[in-house]
Amino acid sequence: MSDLHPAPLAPAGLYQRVRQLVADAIEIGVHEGFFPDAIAPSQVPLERPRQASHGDLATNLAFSLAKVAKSNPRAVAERLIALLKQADTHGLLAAAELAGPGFVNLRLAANAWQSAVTDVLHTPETYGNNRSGAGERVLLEFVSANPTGPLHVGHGRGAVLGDALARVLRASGYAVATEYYVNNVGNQIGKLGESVWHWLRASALRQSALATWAQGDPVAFPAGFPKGFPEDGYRGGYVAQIAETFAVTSEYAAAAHQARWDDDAAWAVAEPENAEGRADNRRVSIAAWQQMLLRIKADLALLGIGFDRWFSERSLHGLENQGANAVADCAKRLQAAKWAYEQESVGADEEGETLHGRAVFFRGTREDMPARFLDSKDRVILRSDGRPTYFAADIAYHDDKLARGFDHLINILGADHHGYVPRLQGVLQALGDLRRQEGDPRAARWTGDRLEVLLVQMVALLRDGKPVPMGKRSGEFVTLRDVIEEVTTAEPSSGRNAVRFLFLMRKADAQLDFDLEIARRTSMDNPVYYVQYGHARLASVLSKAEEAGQPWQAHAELRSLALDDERNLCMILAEFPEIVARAAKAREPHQLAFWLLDTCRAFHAYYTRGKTDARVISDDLLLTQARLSLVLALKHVIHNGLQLLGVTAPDRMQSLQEDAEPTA
RNA sequence: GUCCCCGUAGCUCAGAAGGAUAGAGCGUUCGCCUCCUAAGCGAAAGGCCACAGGUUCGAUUCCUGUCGGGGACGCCA
Repeated sequence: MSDLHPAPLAPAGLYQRVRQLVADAIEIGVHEGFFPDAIAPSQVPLERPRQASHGDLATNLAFSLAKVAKSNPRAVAERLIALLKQADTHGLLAAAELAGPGFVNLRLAANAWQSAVTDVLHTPETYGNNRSGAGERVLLEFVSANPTGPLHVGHGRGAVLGDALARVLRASGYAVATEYYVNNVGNQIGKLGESVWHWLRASALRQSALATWAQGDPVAFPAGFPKGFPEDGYRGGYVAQIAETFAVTSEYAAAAHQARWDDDAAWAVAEPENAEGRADNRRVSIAAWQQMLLRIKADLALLGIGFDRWFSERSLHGLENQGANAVADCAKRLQAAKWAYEQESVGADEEGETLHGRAVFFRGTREDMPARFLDSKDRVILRSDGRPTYFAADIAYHDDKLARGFDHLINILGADHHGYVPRLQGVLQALGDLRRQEGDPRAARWTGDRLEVLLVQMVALLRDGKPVPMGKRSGEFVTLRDVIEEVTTAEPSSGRNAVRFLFLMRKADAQLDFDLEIARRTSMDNPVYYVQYGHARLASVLSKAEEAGQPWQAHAELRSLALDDERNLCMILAEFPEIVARAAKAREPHQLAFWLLDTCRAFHAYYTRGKTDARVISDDLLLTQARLSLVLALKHVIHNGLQLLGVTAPDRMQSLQEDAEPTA
């Protein structure tokens, strides 16, 4: 999972065979002078017609070809049909028909559509994988929540999207690395340290507060705060919890003896490794965010999400392992390349006091900046007292990404950051130019488009259709862990499955309603159960066949598959790699979720209709084997699809009885 | 004020690169288990794809504007 290599490939599927045929036909047409240019198979548009009478597949290629061939679409389509028959040496097609204003409807030969089953069963684990990503090296950064508090629901949505996208991209032949940027530097980290420090010193109050809190909400703290606790400190109960874990070790207990938090000089003496005594670099602050990060990792693990790398912002500031200060360095390089400048300015320091002096600005408004990346004003990267802004570190971080040689960067951000997107792309534009000036040979065509940002909209939590009361910003005060735990039923993985699937039922830029009541329901209201049930039902048919003494056997004859339903299901199997590739290209794993629902619907319909006159298991041994092959192929495809979403595919639905009861 | 996203069935939402008669679930109405999981299936009803222009053989899809809803605009991170 952590390696950059794309997933292994399945051999070419049915769609690719048909595309090749069309491309071959065009090529014959080129030789005969009908068409000016050949066309790559991957460029052949293929779609499944909505109506069965329009065949198995259709192409609208004649419309685009009509222009270059200087003819009308119908004439081109007729020519194409003749060429297809000529090129079809393998007998893929049963018929090719002209339809409407220029569509070519293709009806596949029976052994052609049946071959979709063989395709799946030949490489069941990798079926669906495709090479549409062409090995592009992608860095996918997501979540990157500050380690100053627990993950909330909105973070969870970004996490699920990012993880599913990574899976879908890898299946499509992209080389993906996933990364979480840990903001472990700055005022907020100092505030976290200060908050913990206050709790650390007030042990009696802490003990009683924690006892009160034990029954309550970990985010909203019910009891009083220690004397001197900062107005803008972190007020959640988890802060007192962290202090409690530190209180037992002498190292952090020692911090409690410091008289004043704002006496930097005294801290510098007490902790010599932090020569400036800065608040975010004190031992208690560092231990605090590290503790918080452990909790974040544990929360993500509940969803089965991990990262290839946890990128530390401290490392950029040269605060780890005597490393270089990349932030300062990057600011200098930008100034040298005229992408930043120093200017007199007025600002505010940490306490909000007015600050005069010369600050360094990033020139996001430079005249050669393309309009789509142009910022409305230049932004400060180094404050007049020399402290870098968050923006400065982000610039250095993205320069580091470029230095590591990724072809493409994808960041998943909360939609509230959308104003930040052009600015960041402007940074990439500038960094590309900077690296060209520095003679980096890879930088020849690096522009702001190298960075792609996916914005994730808010999650609105509902309970039985009614909004869950929350703070001013929805989602912010309900933790991800709370939601997962509330939604978990008797089956341990049910919380993870429900959260993941339901979060992937909407595209990222649409607001999502998440109903806690529905998420733990075991009915059709809950799509994750519908799809899992489809998989379990397929598994059940296979085990029933074994019990009946007719276990599935490899290399079964498929000729007896003849029903319209069976033809449709085979075409669905063939479509799967297309859907994976499409979801990857569009960065929309939700397409896969909808496709799985449609696929299960088609299977349930087949199954139910078959109950009377087309059962899978029958006295006809040949037919039984053919249908079992189809069933097994469907099971693999649903399994693979669920796996790409990070949802488990059970062979049997657990705790059917308990969960079927309405919850009180 | 500037900018971004969204307006599709009563509700919640799909509709890739413009294509054929507009799709699903929920809800409503009516049906389907002697038999592989009824946690299922079938059918009916339900639509000026917000509105007005434009681009072309063709627009729910692309462009412009109007109206309506949501959001962002710090020497914060």
